[in-house]
Amino acid sequence: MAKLPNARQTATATATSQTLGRGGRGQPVADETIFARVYGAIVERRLEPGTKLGEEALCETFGVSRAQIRRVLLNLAHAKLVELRPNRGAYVAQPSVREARHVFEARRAVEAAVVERAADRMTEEMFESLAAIVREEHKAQERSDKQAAIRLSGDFHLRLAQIAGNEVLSSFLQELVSRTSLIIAAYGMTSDSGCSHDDHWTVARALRDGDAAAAIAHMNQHLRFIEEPLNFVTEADPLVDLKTILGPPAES
Amino acid sequence: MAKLPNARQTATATATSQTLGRGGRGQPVADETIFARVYGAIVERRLEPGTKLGEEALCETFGVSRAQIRRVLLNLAHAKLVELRPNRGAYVAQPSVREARHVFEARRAVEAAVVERAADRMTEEMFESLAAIVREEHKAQERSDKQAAIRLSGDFHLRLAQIAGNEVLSSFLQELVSRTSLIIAAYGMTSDSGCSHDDHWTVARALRDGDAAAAIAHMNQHLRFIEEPLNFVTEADPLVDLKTILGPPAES
DNA sequence: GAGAAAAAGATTGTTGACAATTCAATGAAG
DNA sequence: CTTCATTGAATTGTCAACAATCTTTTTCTC
Repeated sequence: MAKLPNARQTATATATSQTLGRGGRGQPVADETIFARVYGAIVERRLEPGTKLGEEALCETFGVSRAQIRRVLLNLAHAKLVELRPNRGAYVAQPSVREARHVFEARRAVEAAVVERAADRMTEEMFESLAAIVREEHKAQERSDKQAAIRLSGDFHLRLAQIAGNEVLSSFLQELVSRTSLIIAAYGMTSDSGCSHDDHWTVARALRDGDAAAAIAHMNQHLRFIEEPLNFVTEADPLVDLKTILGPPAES
Repeated sequence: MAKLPNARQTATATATSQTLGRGGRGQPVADETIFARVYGAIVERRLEPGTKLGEEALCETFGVSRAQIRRVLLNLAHAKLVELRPNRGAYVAQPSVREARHVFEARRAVEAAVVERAADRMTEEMFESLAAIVREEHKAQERSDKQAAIRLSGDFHLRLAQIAGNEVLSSFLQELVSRTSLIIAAYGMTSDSGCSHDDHWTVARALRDGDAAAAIAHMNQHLRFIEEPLNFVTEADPLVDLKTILGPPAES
């Protein structure tokens, strides 16, 4: 576009390129593909909350037009992973403490409903698919592959929702799981990655044994164990412009 | 745009204009305004499921550009009130029976969580605001103002969520309430409008008395009373193209 | 030198024209 | 008369240039 891209542009473009990888130029890239790439990068915490997602940079990264990038950013904003500030661009969302608490509270409610329904429909086959995920998760943790561990941990919860057999609850949970990951990125200590696979085992076993009440209780505790260690005092840098807080520069 | 709009265009444009009203040309119309108008028209069942929402027609109706309409339609699709068929346009969604059942099941779970939390935080003042809505709803029903009754019934549930004080649960419930209205439009008999205000009174009273368990039970029954009379056998005209069901016209 | 106004640069938002796809009507063949 | 290909109109999807807005740098004054 610009014949001589200046320093800033190039910097931003390569920064996101490093995290997102380059998009194939050969065939047209679908919206879903771009969405998935950025979504994954945020959920796996390769993109820090507050990072600016410039349109031009994303265009170059994926080799597509601005219109397409714009649509994807709107979708990501719906998923609450990206914040759109009018005339200022798109940023990886920075959930507030209040928002984080609400997400966890809602998640406990939704997960409880999911577990209850999953208990009814659980078959040997389904349990096996769950167990496979937990085993993979364990392996990923052992080799310190944090990104795989995060992904598989999410997969566990989403598989549970799939077993529960309600697509609406599934979509709610998907939103909550990804937002949880963003919250951990914002408020988590660097050490803990979120879910421990042990908790997942405990829940899965209770479900296999048909003990719905125990499974719900374990899931609840699991979620509290994730929320508890978060550092909600630090309130990730506000980065809000003072104007919106203090109002316009006095006009009477 | 076209110098001589043909019969079809004008027909569609005026059809939606009658339901949506004309947009003010004087000042720029915000996305949210257009969204709210179409959203309201669908939720209040003035737009039938399956109705085509042509871009040109909407542009003329609200006096805005196609890009803006496109954005609003994307938002409505996220709210699951509009279905976007690639290269074919936007239609008021026609929820399947399966989807309808999932919505009701999810709604029972979310409403239970909402009521439980609302019970804890209920104050005299909050109860009064709830009661005011129920009274308004009653009046609307008495004067057979179906659209107002639908709106106020939704307001009751949404106010409950607001009292519960969790914005995430609120947004989930908002989606579920609007989708419920669409489901009733698709499968409801013409007679019943959905919520009876009596059920709302029962729930509100239990909450005022601090009896969370009773409130949840009443809410559950309320929702079942809405779901039960729906005619899930009729499966609102499929309108799916046979190609997607039968596969491409044989290719070996 | 500090602070404020002004200009330049860069980024987002919008518009209108063009391309691609779908849908309906017409006509030909079985 | 039905079925299938063809053609044309209408609608959606895409793109690139233009306008508006914000950010940064420069310049001017005190």
